[in-house]
Amino acid sequence: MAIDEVFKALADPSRRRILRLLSKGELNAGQISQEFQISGPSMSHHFSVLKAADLIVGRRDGQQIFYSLNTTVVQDAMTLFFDVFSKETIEENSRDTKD
Amino acid sequence: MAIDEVFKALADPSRRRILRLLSKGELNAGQISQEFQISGPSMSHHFSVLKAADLIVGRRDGQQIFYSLNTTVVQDAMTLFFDVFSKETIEENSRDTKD
DNA sequence: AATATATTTAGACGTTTGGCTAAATATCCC
DNA sequence: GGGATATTTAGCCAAACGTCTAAATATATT
Repeated sequence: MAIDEVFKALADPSRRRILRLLSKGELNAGQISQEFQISGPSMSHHFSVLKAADLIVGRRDGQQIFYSLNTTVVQDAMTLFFDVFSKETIEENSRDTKD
Repeated sequence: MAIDEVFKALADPSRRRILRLLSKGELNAGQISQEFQISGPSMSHHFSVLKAADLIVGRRDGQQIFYSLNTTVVQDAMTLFFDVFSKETIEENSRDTKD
């Protein structure tokens, strides 16, 4: 999993809201977009960022694409989050962010 | 606490590494900077972003400024993080990210 | 096959970000 | 006070970001 992409995905408030919406159950792109005053293409971009971070998955059903939380990765994301503040040296993390 | 600033602060890998360093105990600006191949002024900028998010606090001791984790806010940050994926509607969050 | 609907891709544009150097500020020590 | 050290502030620049519109793609309907 790409640490960096997870945190970047979470940096945008719209994307966090998308995640909260999806936490209640799967929704298609149009249903999600309705909740925002943002153009379809821009929403699509947000979906792709969340997909790149592996936080959501999409499945096509006819004309629509239904998105849902990738729950296993959400678990991992929480671990990552804790690691940011953890006293132990986490090799995986240290390596990723080494200069 | 400014939700948005916390997540933006965490979006940068160097800043996450600063937090991990500080999780082991307080350090002054110079000690932290030594760990990075980034100029002093750029490091100072990172400190100010972390301070703005209230994730760290600085105290002056002579010529040096010692930074440490703002542990209470770190707790809050974890809550925020969980809320991103929570099924319940969190009013505080929803308001912040409303379009 | 033609049309309508849902979504993504491509490309442009203004803003924000993270880096730099140079200069300013604060403290210490002689 | 004057010089050295630690850190921040100011201003610049290139790259990344979030948004948009227009065009492309995929599926459904007639």
